[in-house]
Amino acid sequence: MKTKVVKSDTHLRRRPATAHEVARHAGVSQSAVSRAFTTGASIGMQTRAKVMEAAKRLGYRPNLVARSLITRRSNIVGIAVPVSENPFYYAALDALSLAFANIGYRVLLFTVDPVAGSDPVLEEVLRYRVDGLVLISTSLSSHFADECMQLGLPVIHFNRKTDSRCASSVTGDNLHGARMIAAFLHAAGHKRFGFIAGLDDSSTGRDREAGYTGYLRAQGITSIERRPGNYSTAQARLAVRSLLDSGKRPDAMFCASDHMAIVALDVAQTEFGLMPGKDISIAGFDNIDLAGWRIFGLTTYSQPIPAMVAQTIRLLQCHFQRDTPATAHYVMPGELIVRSSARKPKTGLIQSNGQWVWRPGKTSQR
Amino acid sequence: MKTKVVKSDTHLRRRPATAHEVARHAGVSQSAVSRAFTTGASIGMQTRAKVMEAAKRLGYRPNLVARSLITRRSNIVGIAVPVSENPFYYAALDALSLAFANIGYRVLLFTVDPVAGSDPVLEEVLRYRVDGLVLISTSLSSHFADECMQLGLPVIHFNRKTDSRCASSVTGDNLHGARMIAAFLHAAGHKRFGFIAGLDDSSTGRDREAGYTGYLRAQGITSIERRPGNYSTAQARLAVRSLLDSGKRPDAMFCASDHMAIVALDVAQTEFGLMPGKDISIAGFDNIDLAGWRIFGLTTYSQPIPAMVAQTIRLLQCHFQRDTPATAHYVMPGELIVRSSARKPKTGLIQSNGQWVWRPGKTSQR
DNA sequence: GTGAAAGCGCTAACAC
DNA sequence: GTGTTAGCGCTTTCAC
Repeated sequence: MKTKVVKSDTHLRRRPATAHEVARHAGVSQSAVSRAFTTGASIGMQTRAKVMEAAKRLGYRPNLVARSLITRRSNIVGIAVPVSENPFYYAALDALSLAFANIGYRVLLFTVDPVAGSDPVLEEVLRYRVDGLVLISTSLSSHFADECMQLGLPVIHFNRKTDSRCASSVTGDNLHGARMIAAFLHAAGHKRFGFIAGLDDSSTGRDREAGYTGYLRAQGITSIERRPGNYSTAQARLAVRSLLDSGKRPDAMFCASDHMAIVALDVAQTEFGLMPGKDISIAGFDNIDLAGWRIFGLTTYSQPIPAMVAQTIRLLQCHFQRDTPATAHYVMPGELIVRSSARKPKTGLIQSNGQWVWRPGKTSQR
Repeated sequence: MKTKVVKSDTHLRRRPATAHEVARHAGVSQSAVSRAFTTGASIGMQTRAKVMEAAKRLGYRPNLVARSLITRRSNIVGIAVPVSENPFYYAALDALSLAFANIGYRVLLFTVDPVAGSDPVLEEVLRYRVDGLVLISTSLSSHFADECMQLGLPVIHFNRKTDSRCASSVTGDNLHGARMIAAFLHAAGHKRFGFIAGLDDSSTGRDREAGYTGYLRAQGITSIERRPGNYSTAQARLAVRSLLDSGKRPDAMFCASDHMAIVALDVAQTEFGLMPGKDISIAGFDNIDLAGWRIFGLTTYSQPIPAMVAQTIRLLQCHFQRDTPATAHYVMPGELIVRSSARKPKTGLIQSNGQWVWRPGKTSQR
């Protein structure tokens, strides 16, 4: 390891300038300084100018810590994201973070163990008096949910439902999406079905499983080879191998997330020499970016991240403005995106926004 | 969109309990409460017990905003991450965030436009009085760097060097790594070389290009087909297409990041029917998780994220403890990881930690 | 070991 | 419009 250390010039470390100092230099009162930096405060043009001039000279920056102590609003929201290789979480985090920046909020990030849930870290986060909490795919004990509600702190589950009436949720349509996937594979003529499960204690994983198996059961198909993938690369890999190695190798496989589905694609192709869409059908859920790459061409049910984010923001803003802590549960519809990884049914395929989607009601337009 | 709104029970919203309230309930002074929650403070067993009991009853949580106002330390570091689809940034963010959690720091996340740099958002972040700044692959104007140094605020560039003597940096060995890639491809007998560039104003991108072209030039190879990929999926895709479509299609191609390299793999295979490692050699830089998947099997030079993160943490802690704002520049060595996407030289391949790596000095052990 | 008092940097009444 | 005053919830001398 090459290193180069530079002894820094011993600039006299100035503490950040305070409003008081600015006031002195500008020859005004300290509250004038405060007003100059508050949009919509009543202050004269010239006073403001004097303040701004002095502020610039001193490199003054209002201390938001002090401000939030008195206003009781930090303009910070906490976002929990599970430690995981699943790109969906990062896409969500990115979109949320950008959206929050747009409405003037900062993000306090905390990574949580996906099986432990967010409780352990939450204790710490609450001490920072965040204005809201978004939990991406992580659970929260009802104890904490209650406490947050009592504190008037809005908490929103993103991509996970919650039984608690104290927290809101915004999710994709897991139940319907998984049913659609099942219907799609069934309509394509498949007979032997497999399933790579997510985490058992995640509502998302359970709903996707319930939708899939529920539909198939209604068609008289009850034996579904199931393996636990736990949303992890390594475990999904093992699960897929086990499925493909088993005596009753399925000819259609639904993975509870795109991330696990592309693992399946990798394993099926490179380890078993199977050609997806021909020798075997593989479908996922989420429609992450990678799913659209030609090398994967994953058929999947989409989660509309932009709409989900917009809804999340709306919910929080609503809470911030008036103070009514109403909780709501949103289920955002997606679309079955048809690509090459799964055999296609004869009917129902239509083109929409430059993509092939499946709408079983419609007639085929291929 | 299905919606379900639940009118919440109008629990009387209690403001969070304060130390004062706890003190009253416990029959002690407010400073006793403070001491009870300060590790290492001198306080009697029974006083502490009384405080803790009252605190639990009231659901008291020390207000860290108020604390940091007086201690002038927020225990929060700001982390800048570029808006990009590059998985490397997220891997870095994840590792950093976890490491900071371990030493008791929270992360204030801010997403920045990769070409604009972090300046625009920084102004805002500084108002939160973070204790340190880690900038992942983003630039910072020397103006801000100066200001941060003067404020005694340590800033560390992660995966980017900086000319400023006011900020530290931790990077992989871009120059050497890129030279290794060039040497590897050259040793494998390639004659026509291509390059997919990153961002022109990133030191990382420049070093990787300089290392690659520098080595080849020393071998008498001066004409290298270059296309700008800008670390973006879409642009890399166009760049790769243009390269493969051109009259002088290279038989070896180095992409300035793994992310662009797997785009290249996708395009080469699915659009041009080329088999990587046979019809064409493709190499990347970073060694992201996906690079190791068999479907990609990307030959690449690794960036040791754990070591880089450890170094970053060490640098910051050093700054936090004693107050010497020395800046340092660390270049962490990686390894040329040999997989299937590029033709292999006859010699120099050895196995290490379950992977094939290339060390041109050693004799082959294949 | 414990309490009283001062004050971190700011906002928000309140007078003028 | 502008200055004065009183805190926000906490840590930290300083006496005892």
